[in-house]
Amino acid sequence: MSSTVVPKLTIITKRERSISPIPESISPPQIETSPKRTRRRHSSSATSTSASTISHTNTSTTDGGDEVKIFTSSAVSETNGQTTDDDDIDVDGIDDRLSPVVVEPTSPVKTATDTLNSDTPSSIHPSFPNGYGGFFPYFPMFPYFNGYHPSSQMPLTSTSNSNTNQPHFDKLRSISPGIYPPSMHMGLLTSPTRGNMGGPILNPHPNFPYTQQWRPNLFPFGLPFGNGSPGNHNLQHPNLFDGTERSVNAILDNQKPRKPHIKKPLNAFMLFMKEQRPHVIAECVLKESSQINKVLGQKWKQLPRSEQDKYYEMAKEERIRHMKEHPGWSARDNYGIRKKRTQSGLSHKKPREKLDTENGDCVNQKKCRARFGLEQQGQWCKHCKRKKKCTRFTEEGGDGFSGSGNLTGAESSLDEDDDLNDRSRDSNEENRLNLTLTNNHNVHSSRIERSPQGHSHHPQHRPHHLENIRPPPHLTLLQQPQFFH
DNA sequence: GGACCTTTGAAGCCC
DNA sequence: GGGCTTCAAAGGTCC
Repeated sequence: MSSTVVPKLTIITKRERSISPIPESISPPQIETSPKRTRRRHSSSATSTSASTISHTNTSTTDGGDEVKIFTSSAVSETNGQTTDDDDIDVDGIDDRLSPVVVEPTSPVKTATDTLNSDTPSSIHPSFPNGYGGFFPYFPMFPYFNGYHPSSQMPLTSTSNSNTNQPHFDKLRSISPGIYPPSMHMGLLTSPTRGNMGGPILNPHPNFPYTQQWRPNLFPFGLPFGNGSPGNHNLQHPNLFDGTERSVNAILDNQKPRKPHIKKPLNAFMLFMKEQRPHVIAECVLKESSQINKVLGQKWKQLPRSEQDKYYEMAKEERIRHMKEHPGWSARDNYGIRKKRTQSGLSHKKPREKLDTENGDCVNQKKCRARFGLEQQGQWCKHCKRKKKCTRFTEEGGDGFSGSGNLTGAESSLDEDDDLNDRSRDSNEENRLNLTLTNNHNVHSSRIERSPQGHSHHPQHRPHHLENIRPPPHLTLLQQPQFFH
C-alpha cells in the first residue's frame, strides 16, 4: 500500500432514538452529529474502537431503532486528485506551529519574602539610611514616630531597635514592601522637625523604590499613618490584626502573593490540535469542540509516525523553552485549581473512569472479555486494557467469550446496574458497528500485525504498556524497530 | 459565569 | 514502577 493512501475519517455518533437517519446524500467532509448532546459519557472503548476500525466507510446505519451514524469524512484532504496527506499540516514554519506558551506578566512577581531576603531596603536604595526597616518596630507601638530619635534627632537604625518586638515586626515587615506606610517612609525623607503628621508625601524621591508598589490595599488593617488618626489601625479589620503573632500570621496568609498561573506546555497532540483545528472546522460542519476533538484524535492516530514525530519534536522544544522561561515551575503548581472548584460543590463532573471501577477493580473486566473476547482485546475498554486484568480469566480457564447467559452471579449482579446495562448496550452497538465495518472493509488488516498472543502491534493497537513509550524523536523509524513491530 | 464534553500526552501523586 | 489523576486547547452546550 502506498504511503499516499488517504485515510478516511469517520465519526461515529450514537444518536437518540428519535433522531431520524441522516440522509446518505451528505457529502463529505460533512460530519453531522447529534443535535443535542447526550450527557451520557461515551465509554472509552467507543472511541478507541471507532478509531481503530475506521476506513473507507460509507454512510451507514445499523438496523433497529438505535441508529449509529457513520459519516465519512475525507478529513485528510484529497484535492484536485492529489493525495495531500501532508496538506493538513501547516508547514509554514516551526515558529507558526510552536504553541504560544502563555507569556506571563513581564514584571516578575516578587514575593514579599523575596524582597526582603534578597533586596533589603537599604540594598535597594542605598541612599536610605540603614533602610526603612529600622523604623518599623516602632510604628505599631508609637504611630507618631517619625524615624528620628526624639532627643538627638538622629536617624534611628534597625540596630538600635533590634530588641523591640523583633519577631512580630519581622513577620509584618515581610508582608509586603508596600506595608511600609508612606508616612513612615517619609520619615526618612522629611526634616527632623517635620514629623509625619502631614500625610504622605508623594514621590518623595525619584528613586524611591516602593513608590510604585504602595497601594492602599496593602494596608488591610487600616494603618493609621498618613490619616492623622493614631490608634485606629484596627478599625477596618479588628479581628485580623490585634498585634499578636497569630494576627500577624493571619495577615501573612492573606497577603501571600499568588503565583501567576503558568500554563503547561502543550504536548504533541495539543500542538497538532491547535494547528489542525481550523482545517477540520473548515472541512466539516462540526461546531462542538468535543466532536472536533474526536476527529482530531482520529486524524492524530492516522497520522504517519514521521508526521507525528514532528509534533513530538515541537512539543519537546516547547517543554525546553517552557523550562527555560519558568525554571521553578512545576505542573504541580496548576494542580487543584479545578479541584478546588469541585470541592466547593460547583462541579458536577464525575471522576474519570469512575464508572469503570468499583472498589478499585474494574467492573467491566469480565464484560470486556465477554463482549469482545480475547481475540479482540483491542476493543476492550481503556481500563481493562490498562489493567490487563482480563487476561487472568484466561488463566482461570475462560474461553474468551461468553454471552449474557454465561455470567457468574457477580457478573449478573453487575448487569443489573442500569448504567452498566446502558454502557453494555452502547458497546453492543459499537460491536455491531464494528462488525459492519469489518465486514464491509477489512480495515487496515494488511497493516496490522498480530503477535502470537493476539495483540495487535499496529501503532494504534499497541498494548497499553507500550502506548506511552515513544521513540526518541531523533531516531529514525529504521532505528526504532522495537516500537513498530 | 463556569462546568462539562472530548481528544492525547506529560507530569505529578499515591500505593 | 504501575496505575490513576490532573491539566493543557477549544468552543458549543448546559446548568
